[in-house]
Amino acid sequence: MPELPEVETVTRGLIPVMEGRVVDHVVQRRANLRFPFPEGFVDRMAGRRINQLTRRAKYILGYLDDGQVLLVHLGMSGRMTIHNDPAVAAPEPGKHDHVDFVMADGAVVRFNDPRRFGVITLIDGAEVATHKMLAGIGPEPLGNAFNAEILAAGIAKRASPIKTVLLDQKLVAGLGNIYVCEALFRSGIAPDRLARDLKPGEIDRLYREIRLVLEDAIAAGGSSLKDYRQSDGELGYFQHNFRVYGREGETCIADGCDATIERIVQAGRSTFFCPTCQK
DNA sequence: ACACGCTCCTGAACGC
DNA sequence: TGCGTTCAGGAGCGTG
Repeated sequence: MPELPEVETVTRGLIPVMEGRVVDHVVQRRANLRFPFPEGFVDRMAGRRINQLTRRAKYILGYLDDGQVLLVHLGMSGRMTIHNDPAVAAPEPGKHDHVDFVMADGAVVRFNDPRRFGVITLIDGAEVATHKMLAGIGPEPLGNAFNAEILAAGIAKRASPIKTVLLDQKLVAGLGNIYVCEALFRSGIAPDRLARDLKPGEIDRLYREIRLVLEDAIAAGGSSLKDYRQSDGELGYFQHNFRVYGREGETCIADGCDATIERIVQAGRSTFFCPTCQK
């Protein structure tokens, strides 16, 4: 489940292969993912140089040399693999290998997405701030525009559980179900507390733990990146050790806490938490 | 402006 | 062994 740290890791892994390099051609194997591919996608990509590859929220943005911007969202199950060993041809495409970016130097970047919640599209460079998928997205949680005051203002009138509110990309960009659960555990805040009821000290703690959990995950992802200039590999999925996520029924890892991690459903999503550590 | 539920999709896990 | 059911979830969208 790619959230901000996974998308950041994928982007960093793609940079050596794609940034500053030319796309010879694109192989598109179906008409749509979550949405149809843009009109003329294959033709519009052919021969384009990717000047810059960056991440915004959970999107990967490739700024092309003709002013277009390639926008990629991995959705739930989207993956990128790199095949750039000159001695080894890329494997035969599988059922869910929907797009290949074949670079001018022969490297192949393959997009695979079984559930097809992903998005690949092209937008105009001038639209980056206003395109419907990017407009309204909140500040980057690791950037200077995000701080405890912004978080406090964003949740001050929200009458929903803090767990649900933190999933709102308009409040802060890039958090998903996993890191919201982790950030709340690290902050000692119960997930069903109404957002507007959090006290300033709790908001400050939450702000800091959001940053820390994401930074930890990015560090783990970065250390998992191999040297893909020489070997094939899949990007962005690395060994995590979550403190509460997916640990229903297991003992809380906090020192001196022997409570059992619980799972509840909020807004249709699983929430994992420690009933003792989170108040 | 905000809250909430529905929807897309398929593989994995589970129950009988 | 096999079949059916349930679950996972990002985010746009419609509705209240």
